[in-house]
Amino acid sequence: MPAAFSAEPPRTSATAEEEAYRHIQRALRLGRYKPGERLIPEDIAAEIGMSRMPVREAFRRLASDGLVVLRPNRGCVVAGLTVDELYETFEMRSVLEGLAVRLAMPRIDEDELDELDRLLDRMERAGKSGSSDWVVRHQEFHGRICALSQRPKLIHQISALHAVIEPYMRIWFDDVDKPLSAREEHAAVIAALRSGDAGHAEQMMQDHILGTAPMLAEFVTPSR
Amino acid sequence: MPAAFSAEPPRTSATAEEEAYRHIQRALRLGRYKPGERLIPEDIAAEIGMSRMPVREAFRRLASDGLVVLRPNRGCVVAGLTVDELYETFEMRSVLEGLAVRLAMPRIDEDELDELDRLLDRMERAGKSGSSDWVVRHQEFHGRICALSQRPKLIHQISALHAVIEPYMRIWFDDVDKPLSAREEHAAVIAALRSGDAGHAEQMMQDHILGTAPMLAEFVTPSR
DNA sequence: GATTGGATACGTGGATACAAAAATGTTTTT
DNA sequence: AAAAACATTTTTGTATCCACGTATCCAATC
Repeated sequence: MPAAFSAEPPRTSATAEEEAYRHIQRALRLGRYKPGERLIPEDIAAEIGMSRMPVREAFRRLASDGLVVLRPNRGCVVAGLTVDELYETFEMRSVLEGLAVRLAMPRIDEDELDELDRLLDRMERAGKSGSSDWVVRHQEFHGRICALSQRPKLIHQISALHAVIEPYMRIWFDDVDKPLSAREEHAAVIAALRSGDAGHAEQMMQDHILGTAPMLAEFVTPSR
Repeated sequence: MPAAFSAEPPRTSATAEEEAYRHIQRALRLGRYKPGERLIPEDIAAEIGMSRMPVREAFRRLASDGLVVLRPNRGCVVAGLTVDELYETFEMRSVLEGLAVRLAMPRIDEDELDELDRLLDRMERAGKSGSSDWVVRHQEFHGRICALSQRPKLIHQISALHAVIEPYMRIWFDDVDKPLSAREEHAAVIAALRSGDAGHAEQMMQDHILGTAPMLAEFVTPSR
């Protein structure tokens, strides 16, 4: 999970399984493994310096998150998204983040709006230095709003959806010349928040998210 | 997952882990274990006739589903819901099932509406014979509508949320003298579907689900 | 030459064994 | 007598080992 979505329960001690989970998830988010590629437990275990067992258990959780597919006796492969699945993920994001915005509204004051403006600036500046920074800042922006909803499970779900689409966000951002429209889109969301109308803000967030999907859809490999 | 939500990929071969997962999930849904109760891997393993290992892996998935809590070196305990978490779960259900209804709308015809009427009748009849049947029929009703959305991941998520609240639905249904209002509630949803207005149907579904939460909230043990 | 059958090698799943950590009960000390 | 420290027991986490299922490769046959 990204720092932006800090919904995870505070882990007291780091077990090997936890380390494997974080390691693999991070690699997947960065697009180090391509969709369809097989993940060999032994290799990853050797990489982190542990046995296969904790890695296998990490696979289960990653499969629950939808990041890998686990077929009996056939190992673990990176879960690519079809175009349909990408749209579906954005549909779910739209209603869940819409809900988050609506619930966050009572807690949004002038200070918070200023902070969001600052995050928007950081996002734009990061956009000039590459996809990695921009994607992180972008999640930070969405994460900040979601956090205000004060709904741990909701935040967790949204975070999981972001993890699934992150690789595609990176590809998209690297390929297209840096989207300046992104600033306007997010500025519009802030404006809606400033209006104080929860229903309107929810609608704006939904529109923003659903509007992003078609841009990414082009970069989904039509394989599978 | 209940038969009503058949979003799971058809399992070809049944691994031990899969069997353990289904076994424990079923037990949790039926309320066989109380919230806070510890799940002993060895006991469950012996019960199904396998070693601790597959059970441990099943625990990981159940934790991802939010059905149990897994703390390092402290084992696996059944995840009870606080009142806040119960409301949060219903909030998420409301927007996700609302989305499902909206997306299902184009595929709802007269035959489908008749089928839903039939399911409503079965639900009411089942209500006279105990909570077990009613809860199953109730999920069947919601599952039927969700299935029409033809969104596998969405269906899966909704199904997971149902699994979390199922124990509370049973307690509520057993305690309160059988809620006749439930029929009217669901009939209203069907009526909204009949109207053909996707937005209206979505709103009705949201209202229906959010309206249910306060009734269950009374039966959440204030512990934790 | 293509397709099917079988043998072999590989990888996954599960069980047992071992190590580390936490919980419990007992003893000792203040 | 109460509290703290220690030892014991229980339980969890990890590693190694074995068996079975799957894939691959080669040969035989059509």
